[in-house]
Amino acid sequence: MVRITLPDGSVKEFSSAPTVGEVAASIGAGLAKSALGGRVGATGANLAKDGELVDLAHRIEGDSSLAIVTAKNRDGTVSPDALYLLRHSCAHIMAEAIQRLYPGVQLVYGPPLETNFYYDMLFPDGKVMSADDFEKVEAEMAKIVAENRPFTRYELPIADGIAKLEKEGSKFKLDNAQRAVEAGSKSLSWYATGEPGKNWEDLCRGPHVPATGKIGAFKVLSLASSYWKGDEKLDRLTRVYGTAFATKEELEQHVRLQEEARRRDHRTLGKQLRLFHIDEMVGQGLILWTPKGSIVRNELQNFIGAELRKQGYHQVYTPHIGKLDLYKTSGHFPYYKESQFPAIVEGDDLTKLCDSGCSCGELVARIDGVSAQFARELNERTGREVIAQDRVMDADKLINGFLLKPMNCPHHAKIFASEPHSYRDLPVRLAEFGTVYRWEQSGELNGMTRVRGFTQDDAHLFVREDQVAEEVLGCLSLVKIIFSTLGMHEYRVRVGLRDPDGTKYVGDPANWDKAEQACRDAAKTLGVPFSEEPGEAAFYGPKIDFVVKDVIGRSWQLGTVQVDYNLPVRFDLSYTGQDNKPHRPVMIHRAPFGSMERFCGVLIEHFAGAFPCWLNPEQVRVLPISEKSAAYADELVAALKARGVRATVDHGNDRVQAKIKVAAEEKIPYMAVVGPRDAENRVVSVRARGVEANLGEMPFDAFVAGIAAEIDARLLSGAPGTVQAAMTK
RNA sequence: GCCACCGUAGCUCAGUGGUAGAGCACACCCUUGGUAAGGGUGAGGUCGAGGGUUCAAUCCCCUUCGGUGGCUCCA
Repeated sequence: MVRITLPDGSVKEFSSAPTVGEVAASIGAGLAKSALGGRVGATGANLAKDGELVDLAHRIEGDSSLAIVTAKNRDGTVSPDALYLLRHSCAHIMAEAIQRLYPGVQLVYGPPLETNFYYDMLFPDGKVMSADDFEKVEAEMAKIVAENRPFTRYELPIADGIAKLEKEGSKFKLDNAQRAVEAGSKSLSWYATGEPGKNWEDLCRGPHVPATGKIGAFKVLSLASSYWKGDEKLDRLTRVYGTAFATKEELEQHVRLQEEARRRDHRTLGKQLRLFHIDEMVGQGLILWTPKGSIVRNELQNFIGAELRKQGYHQVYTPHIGKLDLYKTSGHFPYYKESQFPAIVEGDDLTKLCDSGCSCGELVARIDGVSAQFARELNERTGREVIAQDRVMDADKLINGFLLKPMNCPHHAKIFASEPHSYRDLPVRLAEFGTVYRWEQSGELNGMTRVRGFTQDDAHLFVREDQVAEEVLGCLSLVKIIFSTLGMHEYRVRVGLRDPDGTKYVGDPANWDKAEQACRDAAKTLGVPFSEEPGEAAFYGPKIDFVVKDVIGRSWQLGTVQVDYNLPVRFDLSYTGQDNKPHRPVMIHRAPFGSMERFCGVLIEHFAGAFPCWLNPEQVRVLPISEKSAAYADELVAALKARGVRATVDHGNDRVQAKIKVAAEEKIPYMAVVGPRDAENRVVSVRARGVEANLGEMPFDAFVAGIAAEIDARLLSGAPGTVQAAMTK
């Protein structure tokens, strides 16, 4: 007797172990037809969620819970499990189609993803696939779907399975199998698309939909390249992306959403709205902020600057370069050389060296090198060999130079060190919109979100051990103010902690415990879910990161708060304690936006270019009906400007309809249409962005005051208190 | 950095082995029009750059720069 518990709590009894499909059939013919798979779990388990996703043909050997997976859940929502099954199965179908069209193609790995799937494959020498072939592949796939062949699972003992794969000669599949064995698999499973031994098959853990005909809609999307196991020394593979849905409508909607996402892409909007420019001649990854983009950035800086003053920060400025010794002390040079612009070395030094026949290798060594005294002092101070002996050389051989700063902390540390501090003075909070330069790989550059020169809204807090928790909390509250003012709620928080058995960390373990707890506690105050990630801490301290997704689903780290026990030692920072003895401060690095560039890029997508009034480059556009109302329009703009509102008037020769269209395209939050009637009654006719209708008339002075108030309060568009809200009540 | 694809007017994009086109934007003229495009005229391009093949290259080939999508990488 096998007892199956269904999601509604009812129990079905079977005399012998039923398959998922048989259970479905026992419930109803309709369900049997639409069933794609099931989730099984032990009796009492939280059904559906915790169970294991299995084939329809899976036999349930003992008492168990079972949720039948169909394309749509009972509440009409699309089932992620169903999409997983569909996409995994479709990956097989695509692989079969491609192997038919391109004999000799070797398969590697083909998993389903959140919105699509891919299959990595190795094309034989000289053969390639191009986007032009997608139609051909789709046609071949359509045939396989039309044949409605069943996905048939069979298993082999490990030894037999490995022997089979060895005979077939695919090192990729053999490797997959070996890894499955290492991970604890007791046998190896194959899925034939049809009949084993007769039809196409693939080594696969499953599960799959019952038959190819269940794939309602699919599309081959794109090609990319990848490396086997992500290692560029191994085989270069072709990755073919596709997606599948239960119905054509869902696929079409997905395609529409993708198009919408592309329209929201900050690179597209940035060009359309003239927010920033990247110029070939200036360089890759170097952002030119246009007048409009600069307004957005400047407003953000003013906003955060005001918050910083409230929290007791001091504004500082530091130069864009520093001597190599500074970064040799901080440890950034030469260890992070790969991601730094090359050192700036004086021309005379280089000429002399070249004349003396100095090799490139030697040149590099002399730039990287330090004096014996430098090495001894730093190694003693840190208690570790942070400077290896092979970097030590005679002082007269060293070449000094400068580095474009990759971070601001060394400069700030030197400001702190420039005067003595009492324990009473701490915390010292130094803030700077500091521009840093990093040599990112060219393939990694992306609009404003990954660049080579960027400005961090950086600050370094020099605090006593007992102040770490409170200051971390203060940093987080700043982040919270920023995110809530901007209506950004879709972010993830990562708390990076020590690896439990790691030895690479500097600082006292007891202090680490306290700092980690401080980070956890602070993260809790944000009221959003956060993940603790052991091993993700920097070697110098725990950290809290904020991660958001862009419109095409890529994750970007924005703000960060990091506790640092390392730099204070390296720079020998100290303060005088109550005991009149020197004590080591702790540094907290924090950048709530992360970088102005990345943050603005993400913000453009967050608002789809429709910034709230306070941030928008242009806040009000006045549209005179005709030249007859030009003077009244000018008067309105002058009144708005007097209140600090960014307003312009469209004196163009167009009809008001055309002016509205242009202003709407520029995503200006408010339009004030003025004609003879308005002038006579001292009113303006108001339109708000995103609202089709004319909102009606508002007295001249009330409009000016209302807009100014909305801006001062930094309200989100349409929020209570805005002019728009007042007029749509 | 690696692989694939792409690069034509300010923007979005057509097109061709015989040195180029549209729409929008821009300028000028007509129009003075009450809520998402009035009409006309005109200006604007070494077809990313360099080299090669060819009688002839924007088009074919090579190199290079830049972009996009992935991979790898982000102290």
